[in-house]
Amino acid sequence: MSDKAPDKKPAAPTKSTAQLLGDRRLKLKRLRDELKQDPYGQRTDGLIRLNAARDAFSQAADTAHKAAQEAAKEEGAAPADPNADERAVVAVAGRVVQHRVMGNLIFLSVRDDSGDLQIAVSKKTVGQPDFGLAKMTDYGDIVTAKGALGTTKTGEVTLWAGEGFEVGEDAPAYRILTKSLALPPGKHHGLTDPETRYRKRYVDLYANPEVMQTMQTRSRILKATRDYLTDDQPERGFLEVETPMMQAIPGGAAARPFETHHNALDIDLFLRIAPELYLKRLLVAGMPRVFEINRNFRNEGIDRSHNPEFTMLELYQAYGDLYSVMDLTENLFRHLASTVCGGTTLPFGEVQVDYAAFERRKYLDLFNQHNDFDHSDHAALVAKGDSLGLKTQDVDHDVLLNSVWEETVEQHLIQPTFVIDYPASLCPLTKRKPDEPEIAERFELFVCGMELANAYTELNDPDVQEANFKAQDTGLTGEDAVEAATFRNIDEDFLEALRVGMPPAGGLGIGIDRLVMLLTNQQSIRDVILFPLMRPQG
RNA sequence: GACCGGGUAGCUCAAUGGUAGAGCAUCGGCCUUUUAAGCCGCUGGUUGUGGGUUCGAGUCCCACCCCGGUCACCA
Repeated sequence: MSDKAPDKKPAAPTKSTAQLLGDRRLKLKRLRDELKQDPYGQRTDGLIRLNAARDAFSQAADTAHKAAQEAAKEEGAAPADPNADERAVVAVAGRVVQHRVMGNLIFLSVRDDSGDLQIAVSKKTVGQPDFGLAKMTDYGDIVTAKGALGTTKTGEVTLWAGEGFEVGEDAPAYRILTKSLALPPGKHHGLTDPETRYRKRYVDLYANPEVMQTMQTRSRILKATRDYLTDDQPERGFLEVETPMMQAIPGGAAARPFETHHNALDIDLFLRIAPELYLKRLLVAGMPRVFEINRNFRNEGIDRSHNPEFTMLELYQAYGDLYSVMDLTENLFRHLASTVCGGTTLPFGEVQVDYAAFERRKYLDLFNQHNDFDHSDHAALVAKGDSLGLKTQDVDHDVLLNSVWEETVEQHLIQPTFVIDYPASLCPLTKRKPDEPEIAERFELFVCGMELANAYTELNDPDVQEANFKAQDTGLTGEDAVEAATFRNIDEDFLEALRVGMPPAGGLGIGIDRLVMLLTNQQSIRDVILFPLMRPQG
């Protein structure tokens, strides 16, 4: 007995969805059974990108072709000589994003990662089998077509399938290469819901070409950065390395790590919060200039400038210092803006960011500029902290100073600004200025109120480093200490490496995702990450 | 984690507490220069989930889920 009662409607998906999907399944079956076509086709050689096809279009050849067609029609004499057709013949492939059937002439717009191209399929030209394929094509299918590049009445560059070459078994005018069995977003409004866009990025990327462009720019930024750092200029020549992402002792930053476990060794491991301590080991080892571009993982909140996994460039330059990597940073930013994005002035939201010249401002000067009291006035500082709703009880002066600084100064740092001369107490792992021991050799780069880079003259005295580790480890109170104890351990092997001897060096970290946000004018970090972290759907 | 906003057809969106709608898409028909093609016709729903109030809930109340924004967290 069948359990199918005739009056029983299927559960989810809804009937309409099932019908729409059924239509596509039916076409899949027709392709196989009636048309003997593989709906998940084969390797196809000789394809060019759609923008290359557009570039291959010749207005002169199109004009001459149209004139010849007219002449042949009017004279009634000899038909146009096919050998006189100078139009370029190309083969392309792409996803169908428009499909307009005009009876015996079909227009399709296809899209690839380079852009869109219109394809015209005429029944008279390609004959019944291929025309039938074009007619049954659905929005979302991946198709290939070969033909001459011409125009339509309205002047749009169009590939006329089957024209300009001998159509045959091995040279079809039109094929469906991949049948899409999913329901596509609307061709007019496209896909706009942010949740669906992030979850179904494979649809977002073709439905919203500007997303594809952003991701392509991201790739170019990364390549240009690697090329820049590794080229043979005397001030560069860095070696790209990869250091462990799974670490027994997560270090190099203060952040809560993700925890995991290795079964065979039966040990707990942590996803790294920074590569710093390993890159410094490489300075000890004798690699004088190293960098790594890869993921860090921090078990923190998510907002427009934070994703739990993010890409960081960390770089170490032996025999350099804070100012060597500051120059490098400025030159790199300017290089990326001009070579990848076409200019040193780029928009970000409402503002134009000028990468031609970076400001260098002292931390305490900025504080005084944006507050109506001197940074040393503790009573005024506490009052200000209270008015901002900050924690002011049992807080060290400099810690409170930094909290107020972040609330009052950061938002004003729109144009690229290196902040220098941080109070040393805020940077326990940084070398101090030789002549001003209360000032740390550190800079942070701010652009559009965002922290883009952080750099130090690296501490290479193993005894000072060890003392600072221990001071930091016990300097916390209450809940912070309990929490910190779960992940802050002293990395003895790193201290041993420093005892072997690390050359004096400048170190730099650049948040690549935020850099890409700036250079591509995206306001959310999720819009520069292909697959941002999303909570699984229940 | 807190607060605010949102979740309705495949897509984009409507709907005083009173019969859940439109456009596009799909399907059928006509159409050889369209551009969101056009015209005619058919079709499409567990209104995020679960409770509650009510004669009656997409709408009001409660809880939960997911997304966005703001904040918190974030040497």
